[in-house]
Amino acid sequence: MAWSRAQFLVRGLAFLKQTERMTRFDKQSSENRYNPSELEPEWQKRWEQLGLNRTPEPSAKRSENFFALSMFPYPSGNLHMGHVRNYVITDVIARQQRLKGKKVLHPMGWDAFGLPAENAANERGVDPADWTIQNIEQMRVQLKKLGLSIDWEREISTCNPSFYKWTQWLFLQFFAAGLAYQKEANVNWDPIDKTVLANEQVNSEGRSWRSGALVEKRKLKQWFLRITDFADDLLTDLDGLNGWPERVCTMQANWIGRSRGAQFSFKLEQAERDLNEPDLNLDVFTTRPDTIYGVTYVVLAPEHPLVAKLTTKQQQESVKSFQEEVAAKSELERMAEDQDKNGVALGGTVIHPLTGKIIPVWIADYVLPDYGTGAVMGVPAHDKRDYSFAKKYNLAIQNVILKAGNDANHDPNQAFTELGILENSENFNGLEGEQAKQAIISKAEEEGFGIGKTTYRLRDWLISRQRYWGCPIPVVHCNICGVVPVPVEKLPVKLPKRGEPVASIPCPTCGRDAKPETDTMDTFMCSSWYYLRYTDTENQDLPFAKQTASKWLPVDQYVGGVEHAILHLLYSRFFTKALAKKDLISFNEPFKHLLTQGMVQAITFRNPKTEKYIAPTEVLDISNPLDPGDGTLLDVYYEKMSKSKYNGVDPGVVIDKYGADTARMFILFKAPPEKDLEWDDADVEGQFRFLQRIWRLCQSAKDRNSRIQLNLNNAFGELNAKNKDIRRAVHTAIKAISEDLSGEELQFNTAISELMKLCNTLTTHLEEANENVAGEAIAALLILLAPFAPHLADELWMQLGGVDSVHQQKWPIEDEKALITDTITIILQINGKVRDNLHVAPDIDADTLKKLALESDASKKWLEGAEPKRIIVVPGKLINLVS
RNA sequence: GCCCGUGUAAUCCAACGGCAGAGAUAAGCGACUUAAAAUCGCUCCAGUGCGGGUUCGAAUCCCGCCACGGGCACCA
Repeated sequence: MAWSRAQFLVRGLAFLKQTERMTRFDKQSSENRYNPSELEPEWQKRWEQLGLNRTPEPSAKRSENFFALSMFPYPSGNLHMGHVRNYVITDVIARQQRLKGKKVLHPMGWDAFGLPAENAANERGVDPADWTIQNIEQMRVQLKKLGLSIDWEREISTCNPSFYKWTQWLFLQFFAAGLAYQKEANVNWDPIDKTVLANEQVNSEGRSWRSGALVEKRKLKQWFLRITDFADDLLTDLDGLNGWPERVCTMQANWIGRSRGAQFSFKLEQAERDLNEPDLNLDVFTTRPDTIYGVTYVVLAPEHPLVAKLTTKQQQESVKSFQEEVAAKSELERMAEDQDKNGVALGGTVIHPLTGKIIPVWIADYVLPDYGTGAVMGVPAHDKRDYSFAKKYNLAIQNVILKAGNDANHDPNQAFTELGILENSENFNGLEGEQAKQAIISKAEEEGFGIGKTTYRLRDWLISRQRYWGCPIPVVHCNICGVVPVPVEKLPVKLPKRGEPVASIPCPTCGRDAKPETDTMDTFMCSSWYYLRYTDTENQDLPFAKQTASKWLPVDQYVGGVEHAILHLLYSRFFTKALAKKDLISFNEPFKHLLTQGMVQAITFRNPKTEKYIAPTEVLDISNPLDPGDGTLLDVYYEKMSKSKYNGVDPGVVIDKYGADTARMFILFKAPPEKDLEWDDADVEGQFRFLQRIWRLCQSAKDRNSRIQLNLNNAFGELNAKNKDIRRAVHTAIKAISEDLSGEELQFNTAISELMKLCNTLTTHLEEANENVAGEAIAALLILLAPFAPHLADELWMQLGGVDSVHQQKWPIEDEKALITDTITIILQINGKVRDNLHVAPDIDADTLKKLALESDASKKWLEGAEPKRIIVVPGKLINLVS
């Protein structure tokens, strides 16, 4: 779709002219023109006065309450389109649930701690607290312009001591339960943001999710939460999350990364240990216990603690230099795909637990220190990595698995990695696959050299951050007592003013001066439980009361970006499970239904030579986009809105121009919510035009000779065909929209298209409707519209004399009788091809239909006199004659 | 390499296994107008990424590919 520059200008001018005229006109008669900029603020004020968005007392029956939640924003100070999409989706759901009679909790808050605020504040030389509070003020104003039905009395901010007191309280609960602990570990260090990061916050390229910096490994003592205790629950409970998109569940499952297998112990040969020492074991983890007879060597990570013990004198030099070489490599280099595998023999040996053979021990860069046991049994015949390693260093290769169901053995020039039948495995020969694995694990358990074991890729969650602007970790370091938690009654441990020296405080145990912890918590700690606080924001004694929380939670509908598939959504699930275990809550999954909305994208132009983005306003002809500088033909993409790509659209500008209702309608209509959405100014205008059509329709309804009553319960009596048609259109729309909003898939786009259809029908035919039918039709239209375009719907509701606010009405229920037609159309197929339509009574029986079909001209023509062998009748739909 | 998603008109998107089109955008034509805008009406445009299969009937289900997007990945 290509616009010339001229077209852009013409459109822009046309719009200007129109708005000018509109404003002038509206001063005389605001009733006859749709003027959102005038009417929207008025309605927002009125709803506030009426308290329509306040959270009602929850019902004792959980099913009568509805918790609609958007992922709360980080207060950057600027609302962007992604926010708009997120909150509008949740708002439609909240508004519709209210109309359906539910008690709705629809709150908003601020994920206010974190690096960006601190960085931004540092750049500007202001206090992060001031900066953040100012941003919140600004964004609240912007958000309110969207007409969201948010209960602002429950607003929370994670940087407020009244909130973070409870984050600290929860930390202490975790600490008391042994779920929070300190350990020295190799952690991810972000050199740009100068802090450590959790594994989840480093992408697969080894970069920080926020700063984009390549992370470094550093050995540091840090705070962790024992999320791995819940690894299995977190994985298996994914099966019960039917309201979640499958891909999010898959991503979490991948991340948790469960592997079932076995751990085997290889005894160190006596030569490698002091004879006075007890036996030393080298433990390996494998998912293929069935290949144990194929072990021809064992490999350790270079960092493995037994390396020194297993290194012989002759090998000391080369081992040491290899270790240094590996240590010098970045994580990324070491992990790079298809990397040549390098290693060094230690000289030491271990004993195969089953065959008693002497097995050489190596170290190699392809073995990771922190997965499994940091040691691998080398089975080159049946593992690709082991194979290439064995080939490179001339290690023995022992086949122990035969391809099942086939005499021919596998290609000897590569590892055979599938399950198969065991050979060269003593008593286990002939066993197959899983059975063989089990048999060998049993044997190991009997003889005590091994055990069936499951390992996870998931690591404990590193929560300390070496940053100022975060929730203080409520512990002190005492020279005598060590790490001491701050007692609950001393909470909150307040964040000192920026730049203030950290004063020592008395140790809770011994009373001597102690140093408060200066690291702060990962902001994901705050977001892991904020949704609980919304249910009980005034509680002074607890973060939330169990009873109160259980009236609203788990969240009925959660909406947010898919970028949190692993981060926030996994942490929150972990928190929920940990809190449930402590009996602080009565459920073990936080979010029943999850909608991950797609990105808001807009057109971008990039010069393929310079790789620079060109602003769309600089491009003269979009059908032939050229760089105004060097005339190069530009690449055209749709990409996420961003400043650096010059493709951002400011929601404020759109609202000023067209109103919030148009912005809402456009965003909901343009694409299904979970798909990416391409911003298009022309489509925005299209939505504006649609709202104007509704406006005009209602103006003409108002001007009718016979006064209509907005009422869903009008009495109708016997109606003529026209009136029946109108009622059918109305109730078809009610049914379709109700379904679009209630299924597992929320389909706002098709719901809006139903509204358009209804509007079109009523525009043409409302004149012909009697006043009761017209009253029902308009009432239904406005109530159906209310969740989407709340201001316009309420304005028209009022203009037409509706009772109360449109948002206080009942969601309509379709009248099945109104949907019935006098005749229905049956598709007549001959041999699967559509040949005719039959117009018949809706309750026609199959035999009559068959008779009708056989008598039709079409069947005579296409069957050519042949008797059909088969007749398929789909009631109410079609009949297929097969010859 | 493994896993998930998507692929329909110029564009964005619809179609419980049953007439490929609900809705919109763009384009074109017409009506209204002195004219333009707005408005209203009409028209144009795909056989559903490719190849097989199941079925009376496939965009939809199955198998094998391709393209794009995403997740995991030397994870033992």
